[in-house]
Amino acid sequence: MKVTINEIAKQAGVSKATVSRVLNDSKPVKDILRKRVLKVIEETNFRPNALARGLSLKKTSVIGVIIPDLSNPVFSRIIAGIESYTRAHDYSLMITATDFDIDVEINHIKIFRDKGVEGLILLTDHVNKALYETLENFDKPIIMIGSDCDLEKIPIIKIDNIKAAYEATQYLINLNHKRIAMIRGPLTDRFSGNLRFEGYKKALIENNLYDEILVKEGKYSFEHGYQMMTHLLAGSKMPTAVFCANDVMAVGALKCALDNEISVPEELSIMGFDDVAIAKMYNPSLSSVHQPFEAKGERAIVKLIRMIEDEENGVNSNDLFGDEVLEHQLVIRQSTKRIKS
Amino acid sequence: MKVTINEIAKQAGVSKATVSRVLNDSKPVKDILRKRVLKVIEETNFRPNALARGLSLKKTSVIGVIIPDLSNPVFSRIIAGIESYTRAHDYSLMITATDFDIDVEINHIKIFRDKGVEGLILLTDHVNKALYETLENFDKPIIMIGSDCDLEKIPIIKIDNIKAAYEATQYLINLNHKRIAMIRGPLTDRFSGNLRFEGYKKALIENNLYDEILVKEGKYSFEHGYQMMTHLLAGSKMPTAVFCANDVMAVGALKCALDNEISVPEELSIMGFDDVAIAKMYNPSLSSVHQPFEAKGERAIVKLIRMIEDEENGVNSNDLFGDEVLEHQLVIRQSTKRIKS
DNA sequence: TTGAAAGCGCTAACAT
DNA sequence: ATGTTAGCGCTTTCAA
Repeated sequence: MKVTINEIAKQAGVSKATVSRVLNDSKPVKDILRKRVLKVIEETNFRPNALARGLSLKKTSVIGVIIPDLSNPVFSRIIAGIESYTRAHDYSLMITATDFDIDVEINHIKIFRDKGVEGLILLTDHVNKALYETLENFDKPIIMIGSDCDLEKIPIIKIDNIKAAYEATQYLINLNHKRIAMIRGPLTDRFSGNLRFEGYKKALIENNLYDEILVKEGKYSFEHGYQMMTHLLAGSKMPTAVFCANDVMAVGALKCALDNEISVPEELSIMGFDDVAIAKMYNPSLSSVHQPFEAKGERAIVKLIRMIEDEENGVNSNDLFGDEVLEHQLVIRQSTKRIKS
Repeated sequence: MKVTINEIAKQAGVSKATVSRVLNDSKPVKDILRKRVLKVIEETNFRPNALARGLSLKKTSVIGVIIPDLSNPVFSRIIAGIESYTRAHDYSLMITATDFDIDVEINHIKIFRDKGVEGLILLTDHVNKALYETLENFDKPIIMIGSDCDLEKIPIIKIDNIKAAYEATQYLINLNHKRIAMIRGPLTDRFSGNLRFEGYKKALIENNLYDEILVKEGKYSFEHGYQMMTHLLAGSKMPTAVFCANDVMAVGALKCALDNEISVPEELSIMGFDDVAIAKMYNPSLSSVHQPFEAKGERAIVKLIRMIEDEENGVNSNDLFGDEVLEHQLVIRQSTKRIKS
């Protein structure tokens, strides 16, 4: 059977209170006793039961993360950013994926609370009333990454998608492109999906170049990118540049162009978004908008842990509230090119 | 303050035992009382504290996963496979990454046990004595994915790396290639790294084609693939085909070849391993060895949960021990081609 | 400086 | 069918 603090106490000939004290350095303990206790602990390989400790202390050192999809690097890299900092600070991570199902999300937020997580990091593509309420009733710190939520108490970590898309589009305009298509994300993606489109549209409208016919919508996949590019090629207006809402779509579009013997970037410029690994590896390598995935995760967890510890210490962490906007960056590679005006 | 079972009992005018009974359907409860209890629970949004429950029951419904790197799809897709099944079966996942650091691994296995995980899934690239001991002393079910460990009680989920590499190489041989290079993984990768090389070597030796000079070693990265391909190109013996230990390296090699105006597959065939997303997206698309990442995760968790529940029910699960070898599959795409003999 | 005892929130044996 | 009570393993008053 597992050895408990009682066993240690007995073997060391002290009370379990004393054992607890040496375990946590919470109160002075005479050196002789401490040594004795430590020795028994050593010998028995005793480690305190974290559940019991958590129950007593109301502190589990566990943080919950809710994320749409673990197999997508766009998310898993954020988790990686969260994880390394978490680990370094002696917390553990409980992770659940949701497949973008908001009910799963709500359900697991509750489960996490039941299990005593001390804070929550939430990635979601949309917030409905039920989720809103769940979050409101969650009595521990929460941080959201990527998407918005009108709750004062929830800081958001994000990038400026509108600005980033605007800059990417402007960059294409500066390259003399006049017919700039966009393969945008699904309308159901209420955050990045819409914002990136908005930035694109804004830049084009400012330059009197916007044409709805050049906008295609699809899911964030290689296949959809490919397919939307097919539509674009079959359309009445052939673009000279295509801005895609993410890199995977962009690569789909690129492959489609190549398959149709359209050379990139000579005849067609293609720009992605995210700067995931494939962007620099592709041939031609893909111009994109770099966003700091790992940093997003790390900023979120840094903030969260501070909120947790501030709360423990009874200090207020008002300075932590409010959104945090991380920097994006245009990365120019081989897939985009200046054309003659 | 959080509402507890005592509060519910008081408000419903019953004992907390009764509340516990309706909560768990563990014993018959008169309908009137049950209704009353349920009503109070409903009104108060009461949810039982999982920590307390776990402490009493010795059951947390948490499973621990230890993995080298969360941002690498090769691993995160395995996790995704684990996660969805876990979630569907009302367990939660505690996940830690290790950056291949075996001390981190050992440390977190202990932490997981402290926190009451009921089982462990471990992905590691190598097992040393200390880890071996830690595993041996871990008194809950463990499954390993990918790598071996000579502990009877730990089932392994894997693919047959040797056979897969052998087949891939044999396929290239069948395409009339005589000078087949390999860009292999690091020597420190004692499992897949060595096994894939072994399969390659075996096929070549059987055909009297093996030449050490055509073997390069590198880390599993795009950059290393690129660099090793450079070495190959500068070498005294130009290969007509290159087998790479993973897709990312293969893409590095491919890009290198392309950058050097060597056309693939016309002048050079390239074959990867893993069949990650990039393989089908690349241009030319990459022939590879498909391995079922998600299935690996799922098989592991299915087995683990059965072990956990068998143990709970006191039934023995001997039939679960022993390794499980999942099927790989050659996927032929554009990057490999038959040449004249 | 130490120990005894209460309590964290729950379950389960035991008693009725 | 229900309530009482004793744990689960720990921390922390409270007394000594």
